Amino acid sequence: MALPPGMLPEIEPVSRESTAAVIARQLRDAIMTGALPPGTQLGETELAARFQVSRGPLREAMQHLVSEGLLRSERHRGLFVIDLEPGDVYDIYAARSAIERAAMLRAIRGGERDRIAEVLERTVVEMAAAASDDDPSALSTADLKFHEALINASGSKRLVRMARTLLIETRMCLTALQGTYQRVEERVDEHTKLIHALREGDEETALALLDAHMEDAVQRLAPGTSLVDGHAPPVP
Amino acid sequence: MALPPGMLPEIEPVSRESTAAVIARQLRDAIMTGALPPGTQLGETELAARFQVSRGPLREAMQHLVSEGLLRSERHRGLFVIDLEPGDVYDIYAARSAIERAAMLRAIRGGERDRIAEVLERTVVEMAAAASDDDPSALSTADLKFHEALINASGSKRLVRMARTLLIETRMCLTALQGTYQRVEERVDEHTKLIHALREGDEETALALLDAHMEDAVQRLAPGTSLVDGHAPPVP
DNA sequence: CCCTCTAGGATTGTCGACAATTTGCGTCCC
DNA sequence: GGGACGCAAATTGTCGACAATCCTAGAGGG
Repeated sequence: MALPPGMLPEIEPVSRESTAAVIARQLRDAIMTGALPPGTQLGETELAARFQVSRGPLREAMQHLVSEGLLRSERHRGLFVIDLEPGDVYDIYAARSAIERAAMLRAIRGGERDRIAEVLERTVVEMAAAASDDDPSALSTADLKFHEALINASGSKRLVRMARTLLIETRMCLTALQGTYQRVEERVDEHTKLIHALREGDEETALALLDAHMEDAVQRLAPGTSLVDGHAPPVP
Repeated sequence: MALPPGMLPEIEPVSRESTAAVIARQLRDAIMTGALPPGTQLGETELAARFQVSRGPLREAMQHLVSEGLLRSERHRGLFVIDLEPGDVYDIYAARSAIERAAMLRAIRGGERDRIAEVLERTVVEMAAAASDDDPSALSTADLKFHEALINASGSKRLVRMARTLLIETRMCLTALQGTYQRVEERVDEHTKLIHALREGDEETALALLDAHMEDAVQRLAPGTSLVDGHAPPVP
């Protein structure tokens, strides 16, 4: 009775995702790419009409995004896309630094360095392709895919969960400040070096590269702040 | 017309919190303390009756808890309290280690070490009181308050957000495995040493103490696993 | 001319009922 | 007696309507 394994890979019910999850994902993408700029007010009624669903599932999706920190809810006022201040850029990268550092350590110590390195290299190929196409948006997407893959490779459910929002916020930063990019070759190269250090199992170098990677980004996106000397902007 | 500042501290609208938030907090506490043991199924209808609200706000609260990772939702089946496996204990402490390491660094480098140390010392006093009362539950609560305070002191919105769930899960671990405690004096002492290193601005010692603190807990709660050598249990 | 109060509109918060789906049990056939 | 089929109960998913609350614009008074 049992089918031979591998014949029908991933046969799943027609609609495995809940409606709220679908809506949440669409809104997430819209926020991430800048289609919904920071500060935008999202009316429940209007969105419900646009998605052709009732306000129930839509509210659920919104609540989800609020708890993720992508939307800010003001009681009886409405829901707004969060706007990132300079302090937030610092905060995002400080948090990312903490998460990815841990992920890198677990990736190195997990004993599957080669497999992980291969997965990461695939995303770097994507980055290079986007770079040669001169497509900044695709480049950023591939960049984040690298970091997402790194965190996934750590095998930690909780690191993955915590990083999801951070990466979306990072994408918002990159979208908002599009134009402060470094040279694309340099950007690709930094990731290549990270992979090399990981493959070699060189913890010290890998962590140092990761810190430098974050520090670079912070100084570019929020000039005047720094992760290493604790020169954080005052909390607004 | 303006009242002198400081006369009416924190005068807030009568109902500042949304109904869903109140419900979510109550459920969180119940899960945290073990009143709702892992694996328990939570029926929406039943809970709605217990809280005397409709299913709308209740569902919102549930969704919130699901996205926090405290509940697991099976479509058309129901909501269940997550149950922690040995691998989760490891995962929780690995994630906490990452978060609290970053928080400690920011606390040290933030330039308010004395003020922060004072706040932390207050929680250690609570711990000592609970210890002398021989109240394990209060001791755990105070213990977590210490770590919560440390993370709050970092001033990072995102570290605070990410840590919230982790600390609740930690409390679940402690509740589930009540009895594997170390000597209470030792437990209090470890925190005191942490404060000392923080006040002195000694990053290296502080981080080493923090790592040891986490490592101790992991080896006690999930024997056979270790944070430092990457000996993680296979993902279930 | 400015401040205050009031009425209107709009939005969110809440509720009860209906529909879709799953699970478990009983029945029927082999 | 064992297995498969079908039905029914229970649960979640979804919907539309009502109520509470808040912002805004306008009129009135000082």
